[in-house]
Amino acid sequence: MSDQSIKELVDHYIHVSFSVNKLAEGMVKGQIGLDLTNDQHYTLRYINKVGSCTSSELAAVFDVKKSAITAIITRLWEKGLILRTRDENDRRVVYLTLTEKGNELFQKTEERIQALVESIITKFDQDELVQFLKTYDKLKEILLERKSRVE
Amino acid sequence: MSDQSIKELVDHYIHVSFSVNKLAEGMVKGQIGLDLTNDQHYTLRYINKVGSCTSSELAAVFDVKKSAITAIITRLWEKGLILRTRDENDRRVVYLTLTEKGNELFQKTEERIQALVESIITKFDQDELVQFLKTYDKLKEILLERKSRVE
DNA sequence: GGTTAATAGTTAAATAGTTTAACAGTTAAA
DNA sequence: TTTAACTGTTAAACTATTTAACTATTAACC
Repeated sequence: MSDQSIKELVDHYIHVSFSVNKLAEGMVKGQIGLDLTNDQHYTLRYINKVGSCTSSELAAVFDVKKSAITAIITRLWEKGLILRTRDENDRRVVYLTLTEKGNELFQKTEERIQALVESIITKFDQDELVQFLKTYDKLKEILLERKSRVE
Repeated sequence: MSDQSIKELVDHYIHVSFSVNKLAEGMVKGQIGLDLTNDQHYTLRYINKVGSCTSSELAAVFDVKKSAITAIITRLWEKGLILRTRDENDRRVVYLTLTEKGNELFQKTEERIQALVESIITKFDQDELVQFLKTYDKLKEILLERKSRVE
């Protein structure tokens, strides 16, 4: 690969990932904007997926400080969407779970997002899509590996 | 494609794009965090690319309201990185350009980001990378088309 | 066992980014 | 020439973020 073509590929990647990000964020917001912010939705998504987690875990997954998570969680808690439960064995730890209301709201917004993403990705051949996700996964692994090496 | 496999692909896409986003944002921040925020860097990047643009144009590209752009531009202007020049023919319009200082700062951070992205994408075969970007471009076009249709 | 370390989470202050709504100045249209 | 549309800004309100200090709790070590 010549230096020239590498620079072009780098520029290309930076440009397209930026554009797709902005467009996707706007799209998600359009689906959930009335009840939740995007970050709040992603938080509910994660807790829904794992069932129960801690603030420290969320901070690691979202790559932000714990105090940022406290702020998001407090807002969701004020809306009655999240439960905070102290661990009786280690009283430093607080487990986060969805309330009934939180689960319902997540499922409702999730349906819309699933439908939206589905309407988009079904415009690709399955082969193309599978290959795309494979490379995307590989990229994720490389970034994860790099992060663990740097920090 | 069965419904089941579609749902799996949708979940897969949502998950991997979220993770890569968070990791990439953190990485970019690590490179530029001292002088600029990520959004400020992306703003300088865009102006550098097109040479000169307006707030309305930036608002469209970033998919936010014009007042959000005013805030970002004002911060960059206060740092002496951006010039605001009124159009003499249409005095509503303000052209945004980089100052010498803005250009220097962008080039400096850009070098680091280019090196970073290069170190990552050169871990892929050129063929795989080209195919990935091709699909990514297609995704961008689909999102753009959808956006123009919805709004 | 008692002191010291580390850990989990919160709080407070400061900053960035965002939206909505109202506005000024300017240009286009009727 | 009046009215409508457009460009950018301001102000208020809110969300998200970081840093630094703090509380409460648990683990480590001598």
